[in-house]
Amino acid sequence: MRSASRDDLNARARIRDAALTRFGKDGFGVSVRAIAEEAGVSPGLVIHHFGSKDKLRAVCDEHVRQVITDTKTASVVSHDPQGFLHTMSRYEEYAGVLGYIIRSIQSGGELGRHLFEMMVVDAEGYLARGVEEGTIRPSREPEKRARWLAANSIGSILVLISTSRPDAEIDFQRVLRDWQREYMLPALEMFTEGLLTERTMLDAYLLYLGDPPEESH
Amino acid sequence: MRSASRDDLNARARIRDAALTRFGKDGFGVSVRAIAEEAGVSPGLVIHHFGSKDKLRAVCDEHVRQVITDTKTASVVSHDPQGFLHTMSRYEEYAGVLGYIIRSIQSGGELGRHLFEMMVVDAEGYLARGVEEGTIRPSREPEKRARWLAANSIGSILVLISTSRPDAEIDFQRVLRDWQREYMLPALEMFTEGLLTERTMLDAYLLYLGDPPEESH
DNA sequence: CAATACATTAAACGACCGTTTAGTCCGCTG
DNA sequence: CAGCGGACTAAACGGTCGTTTAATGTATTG
Repeated sequence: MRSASRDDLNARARIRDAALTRFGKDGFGVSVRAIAEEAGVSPGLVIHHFGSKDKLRAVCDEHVRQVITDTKTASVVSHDPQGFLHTMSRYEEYAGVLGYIIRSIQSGGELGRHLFEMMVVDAEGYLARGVEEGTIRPSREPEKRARWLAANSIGSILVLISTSRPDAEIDFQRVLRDWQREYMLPALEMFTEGLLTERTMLDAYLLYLGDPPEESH
Repeated sequence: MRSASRDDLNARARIRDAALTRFGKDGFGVSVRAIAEEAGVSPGLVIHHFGSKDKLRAVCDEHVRQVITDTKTASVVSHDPQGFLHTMSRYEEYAGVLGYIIRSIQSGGELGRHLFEMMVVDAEGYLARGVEEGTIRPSREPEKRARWLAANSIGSILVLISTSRPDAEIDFQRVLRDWQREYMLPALEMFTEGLLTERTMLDAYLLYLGDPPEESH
């Protein structure tokens, strides 16, 4: 029976981890053969253990979900406005998971959508707390603001990856460090000082929405 | 000699346009056979006219470059802070080009980098003009701010596409309309009113950079 | 020890890919 | 009209892909 669970897990888990890192580094188009090679096994064994490439990806998705809920890194917009994945990026051990997450969002899978929604509700909670405490300005549409901030954070990272040197080995930790070095200042500037000196555009848009600005004149 | 230029262009151009739309809709992994079918020709003819799939893509890249410089839609962050491609999205005829551009940025090709850099310098110019006119607040790092704004604009669109319903026929005009409907208000709010009520974070970061805030106390 | 179960592999299968080949058709030239 | 060149196609080639098959080794079980 399921005695030598060490061997069992070692085989399956090694393939799963190999899939995780290669999916993360090369995208989901990577071949089963490449994953097998990374794990040091034959391509056939990959299918034997997981049934198909799609099911292997599903197992990876579930594994990442689990890691995230376990480590509570769901608190992902975290307690500074510097981005979203930086919390996780501090821990070397999650480097592989990090790449997989970004690929998932980039490729528009089920997991990607799920993670994005998690980040949105997380950001929403964090922003609401800040508004209560008086450190963050209230918004007319708090949920949309949270969604916009999350989309901007992740999106700017995606662009940074896409526009960085060819493809050759993307180091996600380095990407996040670059993001911080490049964008931290303008982001903080924008968040504390704003961009526009006049409120004519906002007021005009609010009027357009049928929500006239400050009727109290 | 090169007499019947109408036939020549019709054949080649039909394949090029078919490639443009299919590359845009399905990504650059789409098969030569699918492109040939869309153009109503045989797969062999595609290679006959363009030499290889990669060269076909290069021709598409060049074509898009040309369209952009022709229509001056390089002015792409345009004269409101609502995004970047909205200018172009108004013209039905550029729908195909629009999808191709977004795919290019998403996939990190040469053209994508080039377009992003164009948007950055464009945004920089627009922001500088605004600062001169007094409508836009000055920045300590104008180039980085422009880059950050451009990355956020494009990036949030990429995320919107990735997290929208499965894949089934992405309508980029619709995506841009959705972007505006969803994010216009929080973006304008942020741009005119900021996010934070205190400047402690910014000041702390400036201090960290060795650029102490407001020495004039 | 014989039997069973399963991890594991090498090899092959069939599908699809980009591309090549060999040929047909057709309009132009001389 | 003969001949030539290029647009165009059907078919095939070689490669890679995900997956299947058949076989081997090995450890556990009765």
